[in-house]
Amino acid sequence: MTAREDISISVIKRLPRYYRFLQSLKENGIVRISSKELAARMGLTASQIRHDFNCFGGFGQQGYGYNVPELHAKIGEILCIDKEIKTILIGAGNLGKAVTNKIFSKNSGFKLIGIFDKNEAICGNMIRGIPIRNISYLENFCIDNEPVCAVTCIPSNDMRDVTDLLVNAGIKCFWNFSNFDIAMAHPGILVENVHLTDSLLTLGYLANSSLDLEEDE
Amino acid sequence: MTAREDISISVIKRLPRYYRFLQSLKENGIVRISSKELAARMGLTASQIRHDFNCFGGFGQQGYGYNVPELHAKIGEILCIDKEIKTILIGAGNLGKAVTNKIFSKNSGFKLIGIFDKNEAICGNMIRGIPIRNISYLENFCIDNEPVCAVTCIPSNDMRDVTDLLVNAGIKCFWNFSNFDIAMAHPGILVENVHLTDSLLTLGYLANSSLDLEEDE
DNA sequence: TAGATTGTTAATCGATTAACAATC
DNA sequence: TAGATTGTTAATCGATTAACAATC
Repeated sequence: MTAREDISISVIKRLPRYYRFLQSLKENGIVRISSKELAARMGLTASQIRHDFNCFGGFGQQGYGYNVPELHAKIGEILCIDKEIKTILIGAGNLGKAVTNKIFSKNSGFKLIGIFDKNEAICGNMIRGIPIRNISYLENFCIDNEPVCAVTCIPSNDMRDVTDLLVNAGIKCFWNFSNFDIAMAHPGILVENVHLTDSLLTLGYLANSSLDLEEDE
Repeated sequence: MTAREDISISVIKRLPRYYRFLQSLKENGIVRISSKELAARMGLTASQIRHDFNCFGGFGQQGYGYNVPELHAKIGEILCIDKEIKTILIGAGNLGKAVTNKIFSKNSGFKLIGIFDKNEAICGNMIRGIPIRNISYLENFCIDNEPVCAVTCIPSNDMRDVTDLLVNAGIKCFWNFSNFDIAMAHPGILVENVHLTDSLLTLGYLANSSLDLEEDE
């Protein structure tokens, strides 16, 4: 496996989508695809697709194209979907529960081993076989079970204390659904943010722009 | 208001984060900030901040910097946070419920007017004062109420029929949580995607890369 | 072999950063 | 006025696209 750090983040962010598309092609029994054909289906350029795939080595065959099941498997391998990174969830509200399903889905690359919430009323409840524990057990749980990744679905106000504790307890990466800026507070820690509010505001801006435009015409 | 279509999407995607930061500065009673100071707090360059703000006009004052409450208000205005785009939610599972809270939050720019689900067992239940309706009422509801935006929190398999119906019924934009490619199926319709699975897979890739690296050292 | 399509380098495009004159 | 900081243009950097030789 060659050095990965020189692959640009924009390429990496496209990998999951390639993976999904190839999966659906595979499920439809399509065995062979050219970059041109795939580009048309995905709304990309053939050039970009070839460029992207080549970051990881020559998966194709001149004059033929790409073998779908093979390429699908390779990208899955690159994404490490078979790994089971030990993961804990902080916050078992609606969002936490929704996110649990994503972590549990086959080949996510992660394995949920613990769920925590500060609301005593729901502690003891089971989500997919895992009990919700009171947040006060979080530190000891980490010492005993050494989770690597934390998924944070709690209000931003609670985030500073929780992330301090988690980083101290050895957590290496976060899937962060709060607006608290973990990367700023803990340089060197890997963070993937999902900012739902930002996404909605962006849509609002674009919607109002395009609706204004329509009226003008 | 000048033409908006020439502002790059990367600038637009940064606006909500600016808005959030300025809000917290404002709440902390900070009245004045320079691009340099804001850059340090946000992990950006001062140059980029000035460049970004200038897309929308001169908000600052030479020798002084930016007035926080004023800038906050301007960006809110640009984002149209006071608009109430009529919005419906399709799919009232955990994700749908979580997302409802985001739409309801003050100044989201959207107003939720209807919730639909195909699961008859939960129809009639209220979420924040709005009843869950059976999906079979969707078409008539759209005719009567003319929603502009749809939030889709349903499985990809159900998406084709639902989006066909919605686009037909006059929906202009989507906040899409499924993996169905609305933009590909309905060219010209505005779509903001939130691909949770893709986000998790990206984190998995990056986590495995950086963990490998650590072992090597 | 001829046709098709990749792998890969070079050209283009766009976004970020640097620099500095304008000015508060 | 002098110091500070913006607004704005030019330079740099990186990502996307185009082109084509290699080759199946």
